[in-house]
Amino acid sequence: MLIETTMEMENAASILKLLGDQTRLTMVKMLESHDYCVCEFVAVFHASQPAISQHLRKLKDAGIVKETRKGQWMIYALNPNSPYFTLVQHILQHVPDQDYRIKELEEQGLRVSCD
Amino acid sequence: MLIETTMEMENAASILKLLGDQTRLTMVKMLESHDYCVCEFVAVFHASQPAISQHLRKLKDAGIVKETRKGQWMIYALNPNSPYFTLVQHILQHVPDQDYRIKELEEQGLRVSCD
DNA sequence: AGATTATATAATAATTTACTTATATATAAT
DNA sequence: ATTATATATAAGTAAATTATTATATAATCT
Repeated sequence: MLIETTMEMENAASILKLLGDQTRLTMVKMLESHDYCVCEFVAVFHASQPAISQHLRKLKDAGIVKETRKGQWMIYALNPNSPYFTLVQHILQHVPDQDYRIKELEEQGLRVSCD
Repeated sequence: MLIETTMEMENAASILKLLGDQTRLTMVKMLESHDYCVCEFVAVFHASQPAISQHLRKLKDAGIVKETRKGQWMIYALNPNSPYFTLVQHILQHVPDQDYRIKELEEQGLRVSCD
């Protein structure tokens, strides 16, 4: 309900709000290392598939991630062409590494062969 | 309702969520230049005093800002001792300068003499 | 073609958020 | 002391958010 702020400020705030969610922030941090399909996120977060899909949709709508179909799978990746890419990168510097999650998946044999 | 994230991740996400609000993000950007009292924020944002107070409370609870009483006024400042200070600084680099707001206040004679 | 797998979307419910209005507290001024 | 000013807090409400369940779509496999 706020009027007295610039357009750019609005955009910056909306990016921060998007990343101000544990699930989405973790996803984006994971995508810093490499790409993932939806079902891998579902396995990592023990979350429902629609919940994951909806988070990815928001990230995609904001242009932070991009999607590519690969057979049955949708592969998500960071979008380096986003005007907020460097902001995202700076933020991720302060976020704990999530590579252990993938190792867990692989050890449990839950890593799908979508790549 | 998410389990599978680290504690640090939770903290990082909550800081981003806090800054993911136009009013609070603008406040914090303003505080990068210098300190302000509550009534100046009220004048800048054309918002109600309780609304401003509540935003400042959240920033204070998160340790991002600190307050000092100066007579009748409460002066708010960035807290350089916050463990998230450098994160906040990095984020603010991507946020448009807000110094024009103060100039507006001064020109309109609305700048209170709380400092 | 029919069944299976991966994903998206729609509708809905629960929770959270950010206001509002009303009131309390604390300092300053008369 | 009383009044005024600055700020905080409490209670209530409307809007936004995030999950769930059910269903649709799209590619693959038999």
